[in-house]
Amino acid sequence: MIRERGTRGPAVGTPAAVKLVTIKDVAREAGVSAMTVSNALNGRGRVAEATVARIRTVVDRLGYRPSVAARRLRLSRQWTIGMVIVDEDPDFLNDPFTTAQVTGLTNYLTTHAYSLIIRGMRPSDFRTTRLFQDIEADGMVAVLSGTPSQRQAIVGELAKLGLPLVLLQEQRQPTEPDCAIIRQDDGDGGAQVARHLVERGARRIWMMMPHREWPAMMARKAAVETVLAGVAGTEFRAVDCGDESYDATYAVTTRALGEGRAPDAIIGGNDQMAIAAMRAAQDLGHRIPEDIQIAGFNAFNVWRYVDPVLTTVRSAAHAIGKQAGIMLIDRLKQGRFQAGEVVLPVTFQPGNSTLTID
Amino acid sequence: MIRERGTRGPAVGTPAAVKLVTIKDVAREAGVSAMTVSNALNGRGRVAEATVARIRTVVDRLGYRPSVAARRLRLSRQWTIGMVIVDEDPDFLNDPFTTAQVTGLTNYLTTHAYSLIIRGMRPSDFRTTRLFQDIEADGMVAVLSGTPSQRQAIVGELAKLGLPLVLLQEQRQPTEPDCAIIRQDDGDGGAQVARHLVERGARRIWMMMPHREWPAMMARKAAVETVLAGVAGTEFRAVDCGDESYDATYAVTTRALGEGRAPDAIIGGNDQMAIAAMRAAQDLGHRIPEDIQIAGFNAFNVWRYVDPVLTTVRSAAHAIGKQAGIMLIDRLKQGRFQAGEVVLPVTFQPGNSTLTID
DNA sequence: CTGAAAGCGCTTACAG
DNA sequence: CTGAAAGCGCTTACAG
Repeated sequence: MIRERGTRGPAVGTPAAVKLVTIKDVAREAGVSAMTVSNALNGRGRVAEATVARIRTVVDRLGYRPSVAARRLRLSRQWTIGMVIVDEDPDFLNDPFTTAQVTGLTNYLTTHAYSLIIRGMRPSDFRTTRLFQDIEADGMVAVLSGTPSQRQAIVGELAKLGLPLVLLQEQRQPTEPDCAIIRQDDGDGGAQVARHLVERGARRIWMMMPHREWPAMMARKAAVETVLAGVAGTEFRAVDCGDESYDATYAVTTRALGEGRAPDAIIGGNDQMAIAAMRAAQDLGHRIPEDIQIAGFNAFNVWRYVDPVLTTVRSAAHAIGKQAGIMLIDRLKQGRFQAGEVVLPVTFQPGNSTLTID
Repeated sequence: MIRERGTRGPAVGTPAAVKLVTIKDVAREAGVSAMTVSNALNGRGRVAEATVARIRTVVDRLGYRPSVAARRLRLSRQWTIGMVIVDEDPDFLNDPFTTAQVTGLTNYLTTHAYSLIIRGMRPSDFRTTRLFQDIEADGMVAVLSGTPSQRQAIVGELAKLGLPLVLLQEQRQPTEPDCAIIRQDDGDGGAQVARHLVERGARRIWMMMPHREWPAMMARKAAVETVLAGVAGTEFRAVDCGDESYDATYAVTTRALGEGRAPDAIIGGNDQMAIAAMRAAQDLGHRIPEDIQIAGFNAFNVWRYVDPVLTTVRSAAHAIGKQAGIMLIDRLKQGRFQAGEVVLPVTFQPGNSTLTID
């Protein structure tokens, strides 16, 4: 039986309707049964070489493509991973860290015949579980944000799906069963930045922080503080920059610099905050790096556009996404995660916003 | 019958397996048949108020969620849109214009209970049709790139799917049936930039262009040339910047400025090229905007990080993505596209990289 | 090496 | 207002 494929409803007005070729059509043409076609195509069972060849010929001639929908129903496997990105910004892909993670994940999945379905949601939407319940997937990946209780609520909702779950850039080991986390070594990044600045003579160091400190931010700050605690005469100050936007950080930095003695160095919680602080300092007449050294975190495109080029830490965002794909597909095969936590390295990347030593 | 949902294969090692509740379970508990449950839940047919209420109670108690896979097979509708992004960069989301389009599309689709499946591919992959053939969707959206023949080949492969197709940022009316295009008014953007510069006294104008000019680029350039052609004493030069990267553009600009008299203004084919040109000019001692005015296109994050803040044209990328969702879902309902081409407006956004007039 | 039968979970005419 | 039957396209034991 030949019918149309697709959703054109009544074929009215649909010019080039593609015919749906099913496994039965192939079977008939090849003079075998449907299950032999299935076995031949999936390499299961023992099918004679000649039969396989004949079937392949028919498949090509008819342009047969197995119905993913039928297979999904039969096998109750989706070959699909769902990715939930929790972000206050409805333009949730407007963040290079996120997009690098998404690209790393989707590229890996595509190579392994899996699809990715992405869903953005706000932290406050956690009650609307339907936002991801209709993503019929084999496993989930989540990037969280929001208050600790909002994050916890979302993890709880995700866990209810009963699917393997991978959390990105979380710091603590998950308590949920069938859940793993992948993160980059933000602590190491923070430590390298701190040591770099100390070696270049910085003693009074500020760190521009978002009001709401998410795990990666806290790891960076903690590492900086630890390094400074081991060096005599250092002084650390965490500066609350509100919503961590460019404008807020610029304003807070301007105010802070106007209040008293300027620091030797300013660390931005991320590149954007570092750049905002740099521009604020420059606009007040401070020379970078002679008067104030500046460093950031993440090393996305932007860092090179500023003058001087920013000292920063190259993130592992793409690798994090890929690793999520690796672990999820492996988990699906093995029946359980082989590791509860994977930490990926970051790369320190010196620029001209900190002093040179030779 | 109660079974597990999902792909856990042998349930070995799977702690909290979620039970699969089917429409039959709900029917049994509610004391009706499966089709009455179906009718009640989908608001089809005439079901008694009381029956509907009873069914809803059971649905909630059992936590029943209809199987999307079964529904897809039965209805041969996927409630899924596929998006193919053709890009030389494997990190294909590493472009704010693209991500804004993706976000606009996925947000709209989610609101309308559709899922989006994204696939990145290189222009040279057009032969590997399997890259998107397994997407099983109701409609496709594509962002092209590559040589004209590569673009044409990809459109051809996409058309073979027999699905409604929306092309983003293409300039010419599609010849394929069941295909529409959505683009922003790059011509208007180019014209506004050109008029702005001319009003500010610029006569010798360069435009930094990628070696391979894609449709939007050509539209911008053509519009600039048209405006300049109408003003006496103007002089236009398109400068080939190779692969249009920051480094290439910087190098080409440096060389060009060293060869002879500098222009009054430089237009970047996009913001990145504009910024590279600006930095090159500044590094050669030219003052911006006093000696050379600079303008770009797209107005993504980056434009504000540079000093002086870039004059540019705010793009409609998010709106383009959303419009693709609107048109595709409408097409699916109506049986055909209501418009073959939709052009979205752009917004001129003056910065400090061009002169002020008061 | 190959096939008949059953069933994945849903919905659509069609009766009653 | 409600239900029995058929079927979407595939694959899995199980026979032969």
